Amino acid sequence: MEFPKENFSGWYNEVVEAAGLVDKRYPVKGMHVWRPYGWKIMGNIDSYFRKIFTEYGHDEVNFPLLVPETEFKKEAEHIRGFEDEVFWVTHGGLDPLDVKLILRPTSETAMYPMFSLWIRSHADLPLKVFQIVNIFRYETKQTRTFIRMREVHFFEAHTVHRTYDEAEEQIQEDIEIWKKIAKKLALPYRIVKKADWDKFPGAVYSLGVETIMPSGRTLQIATFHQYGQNFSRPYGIRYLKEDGTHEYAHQTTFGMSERLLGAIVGIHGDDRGLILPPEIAPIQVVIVPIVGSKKERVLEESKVLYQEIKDSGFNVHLDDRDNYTPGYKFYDWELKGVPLRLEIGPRDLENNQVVLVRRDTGEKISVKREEYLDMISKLLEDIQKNLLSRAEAEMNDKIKYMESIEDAKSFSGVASVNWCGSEECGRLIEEKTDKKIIGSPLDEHRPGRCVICGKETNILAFVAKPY
RNA sequence: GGGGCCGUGGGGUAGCUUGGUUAUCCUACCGGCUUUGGGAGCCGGUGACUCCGGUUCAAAUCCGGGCGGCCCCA
Repeated sequence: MEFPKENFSGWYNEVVEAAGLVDKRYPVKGMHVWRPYGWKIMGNIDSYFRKIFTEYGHDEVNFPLLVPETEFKKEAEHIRGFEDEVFWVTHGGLDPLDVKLILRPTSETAMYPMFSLWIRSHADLPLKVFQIVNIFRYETKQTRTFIRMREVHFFEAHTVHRTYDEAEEQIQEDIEIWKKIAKKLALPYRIVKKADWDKFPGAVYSLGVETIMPSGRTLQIATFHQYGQNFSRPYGIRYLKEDGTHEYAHQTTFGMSERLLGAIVGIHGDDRGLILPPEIAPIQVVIVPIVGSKKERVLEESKVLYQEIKDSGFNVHLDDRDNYTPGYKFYDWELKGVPLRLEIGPRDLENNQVVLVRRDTGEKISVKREEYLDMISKLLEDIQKNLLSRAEAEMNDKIKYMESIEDAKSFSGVASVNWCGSEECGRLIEEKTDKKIIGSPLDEHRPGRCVICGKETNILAFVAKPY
């Protein structure tokens, strides 16, 4: 690594390529190539999504990438929110299309015409589906790997309910699901309610899951939206109630993206490269044989270890490349963020032991052969917990309650200030701090006076520079 | 939204002002021998001027545009 992590931009740009996650040289702005290692990590995250959402009663679906202009333009606010950032398909071959098509920037307008066909009666509800697809947005600002892309690897769950309250319950369930995901990815976060002018286009309200990158800028890594009947009306998603009358359904969505990987990279990595949470690491344990004078014996033993670790259910890799020295391999796997390294050499053979090295702390542990499998299991759990707890501590340090607009402006992290909740004061907060209100924390309140108008309030606003 | 810097082997640089067979280093890659407990050594080799247009006898170099990357400000 050429850049230290203090130079976060340089470090981040370097590590995503050096660790083998992506190749940014693809010649279209905001689009990169996922390389095998990066795609495996993303795949592990996706696999967990499939597992947990299925457990919560969602079914996986897959909708087309293209949406006709006529469907796209049914919900007024939604159009206004997205029309300046969609890619258009205007031609088939050389012929102009009668009905132009968009590349989905999100899938409401692709799904909801179909939902209106699928849903007839209350017995069809709730409908809970999700898909993992790529979406496209014509970003004009500078793009950044995983964080702001024109093609985005995207997860979206869509639900349809009979009543607003049932939709509200769904959002509570979404939060419950998110908490498990956050633990799996070892990501610290705060859930905020987005300001009214900042909600998803077409939503009644939006909740954002925010984390903080080492630069002090916030990153929105998941969203929950309450749509109420805002989409069901224009798309005609109605159901027949028990009493024989029709009613428009209430809907929600839960969205996440490759930004999660960006957060993992940024939050856990260090000067040596990535550090992956064991729960999603494609390789949890890498065996580096140090062959020395006993090449045959060491390699033979390495293979035995490999099989034992694999049989214990861990993702293990044996690095038996003989054109690289052990030192080279150490650096290489550290760069790739493998949580645990197992070294075995002549000395270990003699002492009937192996050496385990933690990626998160660098600690080296010699352990007897009889105990090493248990130790691997324990260390991986420790690393998972340690990554989360130290990231949480860092995040807490970056959020500070402030009583004045000036303090909020000069603070490099997230300033938490009292806000009366009015749009007028909110806009002024943003103007005077040169930052954004990323939202009001759901579970945090504090009595005080609005930093603009002085009105008493217990509402807080998180003020920060978002990505 | 505004401003700036930049694009040369896989990676990093020099060459550009003043047009004339490009070059260099670490690194990467290929072959060979020796190596292996924190980025191995030696020898030999492969490999590039972002694209389009213009000016010119001649363009990496000058001019225009596109595409792409990065930084700063709002």
